Amino acid sequence: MNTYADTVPPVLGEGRRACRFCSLHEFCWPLGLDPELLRRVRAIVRRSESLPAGSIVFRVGDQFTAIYAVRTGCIKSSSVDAGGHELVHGFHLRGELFGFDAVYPDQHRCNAQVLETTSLCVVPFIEIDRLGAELQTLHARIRRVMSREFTRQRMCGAGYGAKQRVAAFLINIYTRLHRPNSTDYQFRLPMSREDIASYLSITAETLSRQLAGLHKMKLIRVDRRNIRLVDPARLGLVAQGAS
Amino acid sequence: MNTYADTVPPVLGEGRRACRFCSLHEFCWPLGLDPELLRRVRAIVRRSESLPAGSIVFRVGDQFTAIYAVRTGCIKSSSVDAGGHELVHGFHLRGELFGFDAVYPDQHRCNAQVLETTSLCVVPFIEIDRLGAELQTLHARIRRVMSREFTRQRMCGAGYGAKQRVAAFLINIYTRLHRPNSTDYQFRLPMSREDIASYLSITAETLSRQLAGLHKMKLIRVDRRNIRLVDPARLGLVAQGAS
DNA sequence: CGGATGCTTGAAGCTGCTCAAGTGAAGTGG
DNA sequence: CCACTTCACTTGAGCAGCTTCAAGCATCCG
Repeated sequence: MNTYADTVPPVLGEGRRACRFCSLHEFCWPLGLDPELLRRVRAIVRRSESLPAGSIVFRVGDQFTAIYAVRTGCIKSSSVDAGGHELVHGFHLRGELFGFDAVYPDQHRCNAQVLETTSLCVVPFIEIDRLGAELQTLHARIRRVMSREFTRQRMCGAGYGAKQRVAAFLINIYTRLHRPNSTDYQFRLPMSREDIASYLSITAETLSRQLAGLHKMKLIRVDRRNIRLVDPARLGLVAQGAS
Repeated sequence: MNTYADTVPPVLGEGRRACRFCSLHEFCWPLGLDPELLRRVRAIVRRSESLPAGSIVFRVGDQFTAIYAVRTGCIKSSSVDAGGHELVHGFHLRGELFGFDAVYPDQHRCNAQVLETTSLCVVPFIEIDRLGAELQTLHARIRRVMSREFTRQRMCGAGYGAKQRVAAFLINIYTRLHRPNSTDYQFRLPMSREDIASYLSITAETLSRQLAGLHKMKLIRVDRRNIRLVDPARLGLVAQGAS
């Protein structure tokens, strides 16, 4: 497996439909922006070919070169603790950004791995700094996304009790996976039970039991990685700590 | 209790010794920077009077106006969950920044409260945006601090087991409270047991027992809120999961 | 001094972890 | 096409650790 940043050529001019859901959408489509600037901005962002599951985007210690946006698929970011166990920091779904972890010490402090077949947009940070002042908008946008991630993090690991955390996780993933006004409560988890468990700081066994429990309560329907929220309202109550 | 942003006048020209430890130090003291720019930059940052314990800096829902740096003292950021229980998000010690949580939706999503008598620097975000291009450095600096906070968050709540988390917490606070080359392993916790417990997602009782346990293992010395790391090396091992 | 607050300690119960076996789907090779 | 393997997940039983509830102690402040 090669580190991604080395190998990917810029692939421009593909269909841009996926962009509608991207966190950088307002940036890439700054309606009514100076066309010349827009051209330069678009020239910066590279688009990856399709990355198969298991690919590594970057590893701990890799130098910071870019911020990434997920066009399709799912990325897992994780690190390995002193005992050799993997600690999952988070998952990045369609339209979300990742790679901030290296903004400060200029080196990545987690590994980013492809879970499902994934394609990315790559935003080289150095070139952005070079354009400098003209790209205030992008920087402001990135600040916002960082801020949002910031609060989101704390929400999942937080709640007391395994059931609460699992419920919160399912709702979290659902809202990030679906378009705003969808009434389709089915989705497929891109990640393994182990990964979810690590993320929630519980064991895979406990996770399995809690999923079964929520199933028996008729709040969700579980079939392997396919999930259906049967009663999202009550599931939300559980997520907020109602027994 | 008034919201802080309303009431505080700019207090300039105080002694700037505390600044040496500030996250924004490189920004406020950009050695060899254009004096004119430096003057304008300094004019932006306001310094608060002394805030007594219990003061509220901002509340959930308050509009985003500024980012804050702790000159002396300690700030707790927290929110209240659906069940009415306080959830502590983090603590901010001397030299650290807080208030990022509102960068995105333009409203604060947690409460910030003074734990010890505290004085702050206030960095009004709007004025910074106004100066715009000239302040790239500040924006870059703020990005970095956000990034660092980002990873730091995940570290404490992470480890398995209460003892591990408590040990990690003590080391964390110690390193943030002391100057780099200090050999003085004593410090005073600015926050209550309840707050620490909430932050670590354990109960205050468990925390108390774990502190007593670490004391009996002769790794630390506990006297009310005064802590002394007797064997920092072994404490570090515990923090990393060595039973 | 008396009350309040914040912290510690004790005993009982439950949640979640560990270890171990079992299931079922997908892929492999004959 | 069917045994065989593998991998991911589920399920069960016993145990440890954390929580809960309750009482006991210091320290601070009037």
